[in-house]
Amino acid sequence: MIAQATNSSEGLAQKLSDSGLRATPQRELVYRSLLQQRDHPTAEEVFARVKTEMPTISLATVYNCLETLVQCRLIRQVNHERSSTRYCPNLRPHAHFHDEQTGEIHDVDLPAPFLDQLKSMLPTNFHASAVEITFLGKSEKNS
Amino acid sequence: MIAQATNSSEGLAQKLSDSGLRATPQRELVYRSLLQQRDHPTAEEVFARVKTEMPTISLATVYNCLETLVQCRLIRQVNHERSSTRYCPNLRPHAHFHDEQTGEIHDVDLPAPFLDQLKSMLPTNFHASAVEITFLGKSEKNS
DNA sequence: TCCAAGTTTAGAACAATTCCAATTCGCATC
DNA sequence: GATGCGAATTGGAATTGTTCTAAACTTGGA
Repeated sequence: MIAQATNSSEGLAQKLSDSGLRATPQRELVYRSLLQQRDHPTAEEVFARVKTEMPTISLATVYNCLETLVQCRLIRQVNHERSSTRYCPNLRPHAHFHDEQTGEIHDVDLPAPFLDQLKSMLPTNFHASAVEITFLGKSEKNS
Repeated sequence: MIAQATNSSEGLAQKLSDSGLRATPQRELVYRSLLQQRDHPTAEEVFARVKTEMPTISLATVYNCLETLVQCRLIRQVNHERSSTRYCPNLRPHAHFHDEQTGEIHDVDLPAPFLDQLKSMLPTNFHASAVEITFLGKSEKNS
């Protein structure tokens, strides 16, 4: 766990500087916040969370940091219909399950061969660089 | 062509009245416009198209009509990231291919067994009512 | 013919996000 | 350490796409 957190920070600084960007306290905090509570928060939710630790941070900065992290491929955006963009630090290939009752989003791992199969279904003149899969439905709480 | 248009209109009137709604000239026009040019237009684009035929129609009405048609399951919404919602009269199960260069959206038919296979990949406590699949990439113009 | 409910309309309001211009920060160099 | 410069942050204004509102209009049925 500690090792992982350390790796995360190093990974952050590394990936940022790869893009010629700085590892600022704000960027580190926003990133740590996402890793800590992996529940696909909106920018406003991230803002509320990080403000407890850094009360002077602004919403604009949270938007900036999130965009930067997305561009460095440290996190991903998750959109559904036209509601607020949510953010996800899970970089493995996975789908999202939207619980229509609770509004919660759950990650669903998908086997890589399956994704290849999916891409192979495209007509030959289409070349997909990415596939997004979203399930809608309800999930039972289980013990 | 004429027969098809007639069927469409009848289908429209029928499905609307099933929901206790009226087949107004505005709703018919918006629906016909979508069937005529099946290129996933935004509400603004639909507005521009129908205005040539009914100059007094308002943007709010176009939004209302589109929402009504979605609720009656005569058309579907297509969202991508946070850009404007687009509308699609194709009711068959299909995926969408977003061409990242042109911004165009293409329908991609998917075999039904495949969609079942996809749903069966979910953990047992998830029950999906729908799946959305979106490809991102580029498509070659072919002769 | 008249009424009530459904529908349309223009414009105001709204929410999420981006833009802007003015500080502030942090590293490199002296 | 001081200094300078580009990068980053900030608060507030602006923008975008959409929804809301209240008034006027339309329609089918008593």
